[in-house]
Amino acid sequence: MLDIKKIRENPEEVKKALLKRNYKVDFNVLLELDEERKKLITEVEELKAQRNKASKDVGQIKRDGGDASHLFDEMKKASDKIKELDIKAAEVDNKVKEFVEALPNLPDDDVVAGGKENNQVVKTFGKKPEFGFEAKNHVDLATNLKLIDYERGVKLGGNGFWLYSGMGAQIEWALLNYFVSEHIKDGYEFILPPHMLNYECGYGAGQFPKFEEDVFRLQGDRFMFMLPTAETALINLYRDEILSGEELPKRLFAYTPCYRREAGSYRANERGMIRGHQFNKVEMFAFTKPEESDALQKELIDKACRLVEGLGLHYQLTKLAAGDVSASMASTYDIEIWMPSMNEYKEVSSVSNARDYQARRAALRFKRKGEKKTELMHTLNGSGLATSRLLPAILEQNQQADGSVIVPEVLRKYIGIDIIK
RNA sequence: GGAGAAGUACCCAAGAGGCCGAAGGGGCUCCCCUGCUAAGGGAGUAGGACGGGGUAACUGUCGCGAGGGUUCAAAUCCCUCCUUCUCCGCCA
Repeated sequence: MLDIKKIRENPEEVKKALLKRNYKVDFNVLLELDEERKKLITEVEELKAQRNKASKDVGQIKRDGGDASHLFDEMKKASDKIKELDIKAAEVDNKVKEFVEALPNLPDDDVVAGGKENNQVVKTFGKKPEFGFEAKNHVDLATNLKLIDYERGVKLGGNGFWLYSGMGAQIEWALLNYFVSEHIKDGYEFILPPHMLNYECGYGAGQFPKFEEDVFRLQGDRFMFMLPTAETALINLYRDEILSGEELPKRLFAYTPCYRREAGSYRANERGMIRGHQFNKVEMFAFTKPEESDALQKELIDKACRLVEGLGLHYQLTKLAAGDVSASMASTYDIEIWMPSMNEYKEVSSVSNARDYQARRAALRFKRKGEKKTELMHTLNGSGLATSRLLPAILEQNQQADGSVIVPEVLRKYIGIDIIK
C-alpha cells in the first residue's frame, strides 16, 4: 500500500512513477475524498469531545445528588448525530482505502520504464549446452527414467498434478536438502509455516481482495486457503507487531509446497512441471530497516545465483522493467534458467524489494533504540529456489545421448549416485 | 464434536454503568540510603492509530481480545466472532 501522505503532498511525482508501469491514475477524486474524510473526522470528533464533557458533568451532578436529566435530550441528539457522521466517515474512509490499496508500488528510480521487452540481462552464467544428438524434453526424460509419473499424478489429483516416484522423489528431495542446508549455513532462520492460512494473511500479503480467485479456498465456516507461496505466510509473521531496531534485519527461509489454481493459464508449451497446481519451493524472506534493504536485496540475489551455480546450470539474471515487476514490489531481479526443449529461459527465482509497501498494509513496524516514533520496515523476498522447475532443467541440460542424466555434484551425497539411468 | 472457565498495560492482577486513561504488586528506568552479589526509601513507567497545530510546544478522538448493539453515559449490560485453559469424546 502506498503512503497517502505522499500522494497528498506530491501527487505529480507519484503519478509519474506509476506511469513507468504504464499505470495511469487521476488523483483528483482521491484528494477530494481525502479532504471530505478529514472534514468529517474533525466534525465528529468535536461532537464527541462535547459528549465526553457532558458525560463527565452528569457524573459529577449525580454524585452531588443533583438531577442531570435536563442534559439528556441534547446529548441524545448529539449522539444520534455522531452515529450518523461516524457511518459517513467510515464510508468515505473505505473509499479512500480502496483507492489507495489498488495502487501498485512505485518502481525504484533505477528501474526502467516499460514492459517485459525492456527487461535487461545483467549477468549470464555458463552457456547453452550443445548436444551432438537429438535432445529430449524433460517430460520424456522423466518418464523414461521413471522419475515422474504424470498419468498417475493426474489420476490422483486431476489435470495439473504430477507425482515424483523413486529416484525422482529422491532428487527433488535432494534439491530441497541442498537449498535448506545452504541457507542454514548462511545463518538464515528455518521456518515451516502452516500451509492453510486465514483471510488476514491474504490481505496482509496484498493478495486479497483482488486475487481471491487465484488461490484454493477451503470448505468451512471461516475463510481459509492453501498458500500460493510461503511468502504469504512469512510476510504475516510479524503482522501488527512493533519490533525493536536491534532485531532487524531478520533473515528467514521456509520450505512449503505452493498451491495455485492457475486457472486458464495452461499452454501447450508449458508441459510437464513448468506450471502446476502444486510445486515445491524454498522461499527466502527478510525484514529490514529501510537503509538496509538495498544491501539485503543484493544478498538475496547473490544467494539465489550461488544455488543455481552450485548445480552447474546455465542461467541468466534479469533486471525487470517496471511493467514486469509485480504490483507489490519496487524492484525485481529474476533468475531464468535455460530450458533447451522450450528454447527459452524460465524463471526459477524472483528476488524483490517491496520497500515499505507490504509493511504498511501488514503494519510491520519497528522502533529504534531511544526513539519514540515507529517506522515501517522494508520487506524482501526471493525464491531460493523453486525446485520443481530446476529438476526439469537438470534433466534437460544434463542429458546424455543414451537418455541418462548426470547428477549435479552437490546432490550426489544425498542420493548416492552420479548418473541416473 | 460436547460441556465449562477466562481474555484489562512488559508480566501478574483489582474493577461489576458515571468518581476509570483504569487500584495493587512485580519488572524496568532514575534518584537517595547502605562499601559493595542482601536489604530499605522515593519518583517515573499505555502504547498505538487517526486528526488539529508554525508538523514545535501543546491539543482532540478512538483504544480494557475483535466487531456490533443498548444507554445521555460502557472495561462494566446484550449479541456475534476469535483465542487460551480444564474436562469428556474421537483420533494420526
